[in-house]
Amino acid sequence: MKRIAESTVRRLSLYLSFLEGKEREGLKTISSDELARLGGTTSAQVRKDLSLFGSFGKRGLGYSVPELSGKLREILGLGKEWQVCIVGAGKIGAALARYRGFAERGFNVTAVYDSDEAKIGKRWENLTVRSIAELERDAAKQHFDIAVLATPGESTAGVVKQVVRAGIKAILNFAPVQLTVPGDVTVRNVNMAMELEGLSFALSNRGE
Amino acid sequence: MKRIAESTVRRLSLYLSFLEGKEREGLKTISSDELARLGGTTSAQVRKDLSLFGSFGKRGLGYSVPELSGKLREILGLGKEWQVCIVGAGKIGAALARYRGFAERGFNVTAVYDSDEAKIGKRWENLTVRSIAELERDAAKQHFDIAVLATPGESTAGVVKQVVRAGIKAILNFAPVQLTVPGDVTVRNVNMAMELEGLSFALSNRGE
DNA sequence: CATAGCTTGTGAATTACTTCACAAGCGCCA
DNA sequence: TGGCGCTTGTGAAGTAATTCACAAGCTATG
Repeated sequence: MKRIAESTVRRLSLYLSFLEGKEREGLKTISSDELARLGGTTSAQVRKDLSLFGSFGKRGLGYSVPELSGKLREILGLGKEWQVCIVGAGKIGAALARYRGFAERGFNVTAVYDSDEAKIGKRWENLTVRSIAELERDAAKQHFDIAVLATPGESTAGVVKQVVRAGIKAILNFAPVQLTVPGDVTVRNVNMAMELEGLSFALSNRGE
Repeated sequence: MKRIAESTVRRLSLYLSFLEGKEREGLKTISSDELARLGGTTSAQVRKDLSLFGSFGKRGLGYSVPELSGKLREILGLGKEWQVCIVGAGKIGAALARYRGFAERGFNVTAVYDSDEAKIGKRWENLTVRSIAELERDAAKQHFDIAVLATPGESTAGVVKQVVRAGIKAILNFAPVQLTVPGDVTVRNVNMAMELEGLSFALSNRGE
């Protein structure tokens, strides 16, 4: 299969969320035009995105809502359950552990790690905090697909090394630093400072 | 000034964070190559990004760390203080209100709104929850630059209307829906479900 | 069953973004 | 001062993403 751009994947995600809404409303079919309107893009873009994976629509009619949402779930790999560990038992980590959205989408948070001796062994959001030093050993018996990094900037580089050594191939990074990882590890960054600065830039440069 | 791509602004943000690190280490100059290495991009990209705003480097030497970080702060509009309101006094809103990163960067959270009668008037994270119905009136006396939306999906569309009517031109959206806003309003989305699905896609399609 | 009205799927055209490649400039040293 | 090594700034080239535009196909209707 040819390389799919990250922007395409983001849009697929978006289309899926609209489709799920429409599915709940009981809508049977939807056109690329309507999907585009909901997603703030163009109908050609929608059709191009979908055409990368097959042809799911009917000419003259549009797309079957349940069929297309099923296909998208399949494309996005949402059929299976993913095993997730959170690294960093601080505030952000805690907020994430409480976040219901993980489980709803089949992402099971099954362990928390931290490097702070004072926290290790403590009960925390239904889990027991483990030492990051044990991650590699643990991962041999208990598989992790995704590591969610909620560590302070300074300690993140070291943590990433351990996550990679544990064989984890996907990282959701909340630390405000850029990660260096081998090519077969996928990283997504969530960086609030960056988003705020983007807004600040937009406000400062309007109409120029 | 010509239109600046969002990807460029994100990188500027990233460069700034590296520069601040280097500044703390006391480094005096840095090359585009080093900046590129830190940011996972190329030196040509770094130079091109910066050249959109002026020429800040010295040939043969590189960039002065304090000078460039100052310029970037200026470009990104981080010189001033921005007034921020949070809309949605739920879990995510609370986590955001507690987040120290806002204030550190000059983003002052000065009000919280919600539509839930039960919450209105309650003391909450050093602020008093106000009714969303009052946002427009409040905004006339107390200026807000940025609205942070942490509302449930269903009620978000209505809230956006009120935010726009209140004259707010920048929105940081945590609700898992796409916002419809006039062209002069800038929106940045933070959508965890989308990030997780991106990782799920990557894990499902490795090596194809 | 023929026609009218829609909507898809997709090459081609366009636009946007990134990388190349090199002249020009700076600092250091003999 | 002149030459060398290094690094910027930037047109030109190349690559990637988006939009255009239209033939092809489906449904409904009389």
